[in-house]
Amino acid sequence: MCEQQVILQQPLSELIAVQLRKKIWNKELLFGERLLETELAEQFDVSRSTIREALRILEIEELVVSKARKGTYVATFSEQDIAEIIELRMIIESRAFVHAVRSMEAEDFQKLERITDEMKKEAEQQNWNKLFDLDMEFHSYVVHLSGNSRIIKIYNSLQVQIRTVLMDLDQYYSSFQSFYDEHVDLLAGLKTKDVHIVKEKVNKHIEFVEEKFLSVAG
Amino acid sequence: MCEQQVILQQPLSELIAVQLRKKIWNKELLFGERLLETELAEQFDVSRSTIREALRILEIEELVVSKARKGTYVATFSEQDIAEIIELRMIIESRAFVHAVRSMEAEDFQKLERITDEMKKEAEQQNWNKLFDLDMEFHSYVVHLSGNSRIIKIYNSLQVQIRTVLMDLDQYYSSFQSFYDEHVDLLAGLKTKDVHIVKEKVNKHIEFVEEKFLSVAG
DNA sequence: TGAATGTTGAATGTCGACAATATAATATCG
DNA sequence: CGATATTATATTGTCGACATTCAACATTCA
Repeated sequence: MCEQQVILQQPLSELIAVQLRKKIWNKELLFGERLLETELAEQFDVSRSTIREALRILEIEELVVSKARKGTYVATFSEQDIAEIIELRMIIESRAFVHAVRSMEAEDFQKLERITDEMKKEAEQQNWNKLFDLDMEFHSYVVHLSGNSRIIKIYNSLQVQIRTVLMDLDQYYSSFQSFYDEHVDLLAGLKTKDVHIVKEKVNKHIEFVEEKFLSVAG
Repeated sequence: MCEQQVILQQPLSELIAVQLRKKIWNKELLFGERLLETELAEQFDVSRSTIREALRILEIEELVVSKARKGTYVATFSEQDIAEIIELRMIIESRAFVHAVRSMEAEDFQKLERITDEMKKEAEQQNWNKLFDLDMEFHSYVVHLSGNSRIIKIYNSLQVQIRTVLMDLDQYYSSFQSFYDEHVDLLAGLKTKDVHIVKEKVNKHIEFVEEKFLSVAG
C-alpha cells in the first residue's frame, strides 16, 4: 500500500515522452493541438524543465513541432509529409532487405516466421493494435540486421511517425487478412535469397501500405 | 562602444551549439572528451539549462554522446562509425542525384557550376576549409532539390559528422586538385541526364571520399 | 593481502521563479 | 468606423539552487 520511492533508471523526461506519445496515439492529444508547457507540467506533476526535455525528444521524432518563442504543437501530417515518410521508408527498407538477403540465417527466418504466425492469430481476431506492433517488429528486425546504428535510429523515429498516422485509421482499416498476407509474401521473398525478387516485393509492400496512408490524408 | 542589449531571434542554446561545434572542429574539444555541464555553463556564461539544451542539439547530430546520469562526451568515430556514415550518405545521395537528374533546370546547373568554379580557385590556393564548405554546398544543393524535408534534415546532421571527421585530416589531406576534379566529373555526369551514369559517378565519388576517411580511422 | 562495504565528493536530474517575448485586447487617431 | 498604436496578459526562454545518483576512495573483515 505504501507508495515506495521509485528508483528510475531512465530520466523522468523519457518517461514523460513515452506517455505523451501514447496520448497522441490515443487521440487524447490531437494533431495540430498546441502543447502548453505549464499545463503539461501541472498535469504530469513535474517541472517545466522536464516537460521541455520530453518535448525535445518528441521533436526529434517529428511528432511535435516547436517554433522559437511561439510554442510547440502536435505535428500534422499533410500529404506532402506522408509522401516524405514513405520515400524515406522505401529508401531505408529496400536497402535493409537487400542487405538482409545476404546475412540472414536459419534463426532469423525462424524469428520472422514466428512473427507472421502471431500476425495470423491477431488478424483473425481483428486486433489492429497488436497487428501493428507485430508489423513494426517484423520490419524493425530486418532493419536491425543491417547493423547500421544510425539507420536504425532513423528508422525507429520513422516508425513512430508511421504508427502515429496509421493509428488514425484503425477503425477504417479492415483488411486484416491482406495485411497478414503481405508479410507472408515478403518473408517468402526473403527465402528465395534472390535480391531482385526481394527488392520488388519490398517496393510492392510499401506501395500497399502507401495506399492505406493516402486514404487518410486525401 | 556601449554593450547594447542583443535581440536574439534564435534561442541562446542554438548559438551555444554552434560554438561548441566549432570548438570540436578546431580541436579545442577533443574526440571522447568529457563535457561537464557546470564547466561549460561557466565558460559560456549561461545557465546549465541552456548548456543542456545545446548538448541535446549536438546529440541529435551524433556529435556528442550522453549516457543517463553518467555524462556527455564528444563522440569518437570508430571505423564502424565511419562505415555507417558512408553507407547512409551513399543511400541518401544516390537517391538525391537520381532524383535531381529529372528535375534540374538551367539555373540549377549554373549554381553548381558556380560552386565548382570557386572550388577551382580555392583548390589552387590550397584552402582546405573553404574547399570543404563548397563541397558541402554542392552536395547539399543537390539533396535539397529532392524536396524531402526529412531527408534534408538527416543529411544536414550527416554533413556535420562528415565535416567533423574530415577536419581531422586537414593537414594530411593534400590532393586539392583531385578533390576539385571529382566534383567537375560529378557535374558532368548530371549534365548527361543519364540516370545510369549519374548513379555510377555518385558511387565512385563517395568511394573517393571513403578512401580519405579510412586513412584516418585506420 | 584482497574483496566487500561504507563514505565522500562531484556531476547530472529536477525544480520553481524571474525575464524576455509574442499574442490578445484595448485605446487612439485619421 | 477602420486601421494603427499601446497596453495587458500569457507563454516561452533562462536562471540558480536543491535532490539524487554515480564513481572513486577509504575502511573493515576474512
